[in-house]
Amino acid sequence: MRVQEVGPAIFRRMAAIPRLTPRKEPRQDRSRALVADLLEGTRRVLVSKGYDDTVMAEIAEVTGVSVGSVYQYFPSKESLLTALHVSLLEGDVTHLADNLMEHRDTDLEGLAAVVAAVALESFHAHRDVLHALEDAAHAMGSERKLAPVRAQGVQLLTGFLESHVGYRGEEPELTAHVVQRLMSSMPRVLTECGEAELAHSRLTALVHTALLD
Amino acid sequence: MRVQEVGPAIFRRMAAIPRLTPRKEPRQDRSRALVADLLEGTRRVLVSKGYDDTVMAEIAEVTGVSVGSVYQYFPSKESLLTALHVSLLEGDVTHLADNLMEHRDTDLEGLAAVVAAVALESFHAHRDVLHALEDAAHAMGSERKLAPVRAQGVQLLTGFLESHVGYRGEEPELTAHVVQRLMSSMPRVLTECGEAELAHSRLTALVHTALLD
Amino acid sequence: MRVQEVGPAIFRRMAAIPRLTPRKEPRQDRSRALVADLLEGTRRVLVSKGYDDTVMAEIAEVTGVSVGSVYQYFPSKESLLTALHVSLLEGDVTHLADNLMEHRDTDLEGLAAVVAAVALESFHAHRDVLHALEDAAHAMGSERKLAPVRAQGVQLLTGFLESHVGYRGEEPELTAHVVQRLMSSMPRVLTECGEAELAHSRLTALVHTALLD
Amino acid sequence: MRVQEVGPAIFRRMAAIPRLTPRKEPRQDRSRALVADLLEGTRRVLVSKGYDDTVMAEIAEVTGVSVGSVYQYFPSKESLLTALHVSLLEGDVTHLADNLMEHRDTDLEGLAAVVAAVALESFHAHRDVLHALEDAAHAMGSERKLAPVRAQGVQLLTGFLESHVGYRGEEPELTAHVVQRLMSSMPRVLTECGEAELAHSRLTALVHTALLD
DNA sequence: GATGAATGAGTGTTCATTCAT
DNA sequence: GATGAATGAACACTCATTCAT
Repeated sequence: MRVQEVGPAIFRRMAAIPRLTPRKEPRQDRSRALVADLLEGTRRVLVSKGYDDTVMAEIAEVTGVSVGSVYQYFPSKESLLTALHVSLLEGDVTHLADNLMEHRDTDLEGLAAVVAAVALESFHAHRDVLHALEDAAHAMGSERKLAPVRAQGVQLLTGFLESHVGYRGEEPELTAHVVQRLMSSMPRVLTECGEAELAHSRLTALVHTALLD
Repeated sequence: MRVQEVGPAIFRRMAAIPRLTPRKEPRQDRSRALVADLLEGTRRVLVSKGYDDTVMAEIAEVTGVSVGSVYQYFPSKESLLTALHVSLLEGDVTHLADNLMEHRDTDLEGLAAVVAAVALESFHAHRDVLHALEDAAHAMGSERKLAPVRAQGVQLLTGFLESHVGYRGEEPELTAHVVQRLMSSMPRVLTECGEAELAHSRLTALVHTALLD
Repeated sequence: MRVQEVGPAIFRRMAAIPRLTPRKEPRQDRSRALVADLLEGTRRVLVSKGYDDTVMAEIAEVTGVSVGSVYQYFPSKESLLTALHVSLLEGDVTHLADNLMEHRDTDLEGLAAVVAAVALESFHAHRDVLHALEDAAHAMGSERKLAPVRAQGVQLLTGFLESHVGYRGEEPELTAHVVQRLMSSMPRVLTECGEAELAHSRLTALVHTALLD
Repeated sequence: MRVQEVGPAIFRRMAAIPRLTPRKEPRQDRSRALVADLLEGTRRVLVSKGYDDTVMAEIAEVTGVSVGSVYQYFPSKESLLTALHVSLLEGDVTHLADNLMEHRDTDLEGLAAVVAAVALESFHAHRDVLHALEDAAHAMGSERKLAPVRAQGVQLLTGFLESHVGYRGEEPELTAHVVQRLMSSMPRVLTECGEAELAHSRLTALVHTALLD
């Protein structure tokens, strides 16, 4: 699956968040495309080599440009990796937002099912990259850049819960955090050790439990 | 908290699993101590510097030995990092085993509470190291070495569930995996975003849900 | 102070010397101006950043043109730097020539005073650039291009001395070299460590001594 | 001529000055030798390639060690270049000091002759290196490290003049600066354009003039 | 056994120069 | 003619690993 185009739908729906600032604002189509190609190239290298062996030269090579060009768009390796990470997380948040909107009238249990489904989809879309990217993020201490996107996801959920008729909890934000965490960490075990059906039902149960608090 | 002595109690209780093979079997006390010191030194460096900046020379220095000596006991950086990782995981498994034994007659809900407590304790004991070590593990692709220890934890839980009167599930192994995952990934969010009390009750709820399947 | 227009007055007075050959003979006014702008831009960058950090891209930027355009007029970084250097030295030689002409009838001591004054003026006009340019010249081994201009200055002085009634020396060329060197190297110390008055009188004394041999 | 051993005689005579701090104090003979070899290797590369093309890898190669070893003794390229520079300047200052001591009772003119001789000797000993090193120094902005050594030379001369019976000037420090400058900048022209005899007599004349003020 | 100096392949990054538009 | 995106060789510096002492 291709890395999503930069500048996702969610922007129209939520307050702006601080963006990664690539060296040069990709205004022309050419640039836009190259930035996207670069993210995609990065993804491929990351998946095939793992964080430690992800090397700028190879990213350039698989993307079909020169190292110099990479640095024209991203001032550092870190910024490139982080941009990819942000892009993926944003995609996931958008995906979640879309689905929540669509099921805004479902009861808590239905909601849990939706959330579980979204989580499993996101997981399948990114299985390997995100793993590698998380290493990268810690290793480079670039969490700071990711925090906003994560926070955005939490806000989304928090807001949703607060306005949801079925939700009776007193700490919607904590709940949002917990749900986010369930979404990001359970899919792997569930799909690696069980069938798809099972995975969904079990994850749903966990999310439901979380929503009840 | 100090890294535990190598060769934990759980060995006496469960089948042996393939060990990391340090270059030299530490038979003499001197060696045993040095290996332990090295793991402790590694832990400190890892915590203070993060994976990317963890350097053999510094590990040697804080441990008070020469680089050469490090390589006498661990054939590579990876093996050293992995040994520490294994050691910590083993400690956690042991801890879990001890507690399960002690509460072998509790009902499922009580069990969930115990499991949650153990998870939170383990988390507090290792907060920072494990984070860094997980990066390291991915970055170096050394999951292979860790799998056995993780499997051991799963086996422990699986066996326990199978013989537990309250457990009605049909897939004890999947459940064990899920519980293990809950134990390792939920404590961080829960303690960072809520108070200790809350963290325990919420984690208990999740584990309980997992055990019901 | 602005870099002087290319093609100084001295040309009318002395035999032509081999010139730097910019890729394109600047015939149209537009080009002439651009070349001058480029030299001025180079000067500014050189002064503010120093040789090592003087980068073609920045020169282009501060001049308000594209890198490509720079290369239209100067085939290489070296040629640009050298052109500036030559331009400054030519300016100095012209300045000296003008002043010598004007005081062609002064005695040796008066002459020394004139020379000292010219040297101090030149120094004040170029303090920082010339320093940086000299680094550049060595670092790039482009002395060859500068030699002619320097030689021109020496010739000027030599000729002047030969026809001067007060000069009794036997090696006018060596004297010319020495004087040139005094002019280029003494002002800095003299002005940095003493007052203007003092600087002039001391430099005059040295030049006078040189002229006596 | 070989680069001088580190730790010159002048230390015994003058107050300590801030030294370059190589990463590791060369205590053992092996280290001492290597540091010296490195300086010598640097000198050779610098002379044969010029500043811009002086590359760590080549310095290592001609010295017969690995790049890593270079960095064991000098934390950066700059520090290496500066160490060489300081070493040479110190040598020159020492040389001057020795000669002044020896001729402490000579009259001003004799003194000028001694100073001129020392300057010419130093020049012959270092002709090419120092040129390259001066570029380097500017380009890297490491004048700060050199200032002390230069200051030391000035102090030496200043003190000498103040206690010299023949000296009648009122600004011994300015004079010292001027003399130092004459020593460093005149030899090149004088020897390139005239014979040795002549060079010495002319330089003597200039220095004498300087001493009279 | 222990040491730590030596190694050198490997990395991120820069920048003079070119050339398609 | 002008532009500035693209190129890629080159470089300083790091660090896991070895091995002579």
